[in-house]
Amino acid sequence: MRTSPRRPLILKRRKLSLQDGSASNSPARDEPDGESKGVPKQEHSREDKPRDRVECGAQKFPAGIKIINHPTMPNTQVVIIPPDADIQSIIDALTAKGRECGSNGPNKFILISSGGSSRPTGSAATQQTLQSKDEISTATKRARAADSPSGALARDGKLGGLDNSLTNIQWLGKMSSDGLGPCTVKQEMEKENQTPMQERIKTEEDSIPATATFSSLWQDSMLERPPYSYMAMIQFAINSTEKKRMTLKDIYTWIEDHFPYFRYVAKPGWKNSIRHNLSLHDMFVREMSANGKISFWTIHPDANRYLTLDQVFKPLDAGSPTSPEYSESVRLSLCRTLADPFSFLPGRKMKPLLPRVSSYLVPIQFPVSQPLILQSSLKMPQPMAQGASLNGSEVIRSSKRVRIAPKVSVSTPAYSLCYVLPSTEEPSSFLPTGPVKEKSHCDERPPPFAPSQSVKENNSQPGEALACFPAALCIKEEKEDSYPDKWLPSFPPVLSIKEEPVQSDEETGLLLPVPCVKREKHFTMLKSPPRGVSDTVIIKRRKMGRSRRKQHLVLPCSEEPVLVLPESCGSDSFRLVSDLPSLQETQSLELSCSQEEGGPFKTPVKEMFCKLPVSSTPSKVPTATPSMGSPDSWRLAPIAKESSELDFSPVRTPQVPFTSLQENLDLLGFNSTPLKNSLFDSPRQLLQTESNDMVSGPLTSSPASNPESTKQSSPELPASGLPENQSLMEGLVLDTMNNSLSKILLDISFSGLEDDILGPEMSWSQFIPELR
DNA sequence: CTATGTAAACAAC
DNA sequence: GTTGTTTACATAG
Repeated sequence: MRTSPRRPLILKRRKLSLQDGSASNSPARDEPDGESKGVPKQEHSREDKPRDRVECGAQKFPAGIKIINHPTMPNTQVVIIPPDADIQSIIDALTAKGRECGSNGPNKFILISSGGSSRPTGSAATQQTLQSKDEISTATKRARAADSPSGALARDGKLGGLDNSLTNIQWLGKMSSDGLGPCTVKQEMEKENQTPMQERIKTEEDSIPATATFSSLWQDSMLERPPYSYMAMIQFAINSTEKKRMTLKDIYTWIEDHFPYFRYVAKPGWKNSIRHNLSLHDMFVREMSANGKISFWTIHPDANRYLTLDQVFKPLDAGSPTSPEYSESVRLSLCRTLADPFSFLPGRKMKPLLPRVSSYLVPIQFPVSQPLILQSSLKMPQPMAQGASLNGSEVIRSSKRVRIAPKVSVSTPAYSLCYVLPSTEEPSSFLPTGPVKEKSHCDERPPPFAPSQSVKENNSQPGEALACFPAALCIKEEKEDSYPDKWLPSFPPVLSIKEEPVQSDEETGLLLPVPCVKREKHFTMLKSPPRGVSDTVIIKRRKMGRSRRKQHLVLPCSEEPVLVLPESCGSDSFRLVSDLPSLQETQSLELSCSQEEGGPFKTPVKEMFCKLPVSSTPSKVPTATPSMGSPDSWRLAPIAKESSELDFSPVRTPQVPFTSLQENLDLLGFNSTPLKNSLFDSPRQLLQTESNDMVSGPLTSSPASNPESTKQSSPELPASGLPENQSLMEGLVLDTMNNSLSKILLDISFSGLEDDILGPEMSWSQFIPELR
């Protein structure tokens, strides 16, 4: 798998217990080699013509299900299922079918949901599956063909079976081997950092019957250090609370709970590092409780992207699968997985240092992705496409990969997804076929697309992903200079105040409900005009002198990608935003800030905020004025503002990357960019679909997002409303492996998949009228 | 050089 | 001992 980074999502799942029992199940079956062996892979087998296998067809499938032979893949049938269909039952039926057919029968079934709103089918389906490396690998391989972008997002996120639990998976830690059951590891384990975690983990695993492989993987992955920086984890922790504030102790606890590594493996010194990060980064603001007895750590509103693990993994609300959030979360999960499907595998090593957040987060939004997908189907080479609108080079950049928590993949219990994003950060993780390159590109030019954010490295946030924007947009930040002044030209920079150390003083400054205390030496106030949110905040700033922070101060925003492309089309940018909305949910703000972590933000945040015009977030530089290449520049003012609000969350970004530039463009403005027109149809559909699901929900839901920001997006979304049906976001591929039904592959994605599966020129619609 | 991680010294509770 | 702040140093990119 490794080789194929980009693959769309194909999940292969193993059914543990299908009714049938096919028992065999097994684990054994994994196709170890995946490629080699496995199912006939289609990947590239386009040439092969599908063999007929239809014969097996008759099953007792629920009404509305169509089965057709895959046009290009041998032994593969495409099963078109209605949104509401019960996946489980379908799977069962297929499984049975497969058996019936015997070795001669179709090895794989690709499930495609014809309806936009697919509902989660039963969780059941998901439950059963287990992933094995092999499986994954195989899946990936297949998917791989399709470039990541496409595939990746493809999914609506609605995988029926996914539970929150799945999405919730934090990292690997909680997953139970069975895949479904999340076990809260933490609870079980107590804090002892000292205790050998592995043992414990094992114990748990043991309890679970899951396949050994899986469990081992799981274990390993759990033990590994999460790919998030302390800053990112802190943000996740804080943002996981309603009030967006947390005591130090709770932060420790949260991290331990969510990242077993810290509980069991890490040295005690990690807590010191947490404290260090809290103090170091301006984005973390300490507030005192009303009574002044308890100090809470919060994230400066302007800097807060509202990143949470959940975003990545789980639905914000955890709502029902139907909820937008849910879908998004799912999406994100998928994205992550895609990004680095194998990340969780033991083989992979994390870098000693955590990768920049940016890379990790990367959630992708559907809208974007979808388009991508479509495109892919269209055939545009990603790069190519992009190039059209953008420069090729840029395109590449865009492709930055995001990594998401690798674990995620694992976590997604039921399904394992593979998707590949180009992540720059860790090369290891994928191999991008494509454009993967790095951030460097990004750095310089942020793609205009909103969605993608340029990533600077800085940005890296935990979850964030950085997308690279087309060059135009990107701006770099300046270094510290970036003080508010620069940033916000428009805004008065604020004052910097120094303050006494005393907390009380500090408090006054804070906007937060709670009085924040800052001890810092300097405070700055910002106002964020636009947003209420930002209001004035006092940020603490450290002395510039020595503290690292100061250095960072530069601009929080620099990284944020803003969407924008002023040039190209403002409108587009907006659109993007709109498209992205889903991301917004949580991240909207974040985007603006984008950098929360890394970038300048982080630290800068505090200061930065101030500067920032409020525009939402970030701080960034609103002004389009690039005042110099300020990093912010990319953020267009107008857009930025809004956009920021909208959120550029990393998530979106990622998508962009995946998609070819074209897509991006499309996203930005379908209209505007002709390139895609052809694609549009499908993309739109896709978008719509997603939008429906994702967007609406997320937007609204996301607390963080400013209304304003959201609004923009929202409008469009509606516009997008197309028939959902068409979207095929999901596809499930069931691999019956002849006898063994146990394996199931899910393909979610389309774009990529299409290429892989169907071949470059082909699209499902050709074969499946309904899809059209 | 920057971002990040780590360790440690200190101070205030 | 905990919480915070700072410094210093190391490392990766």
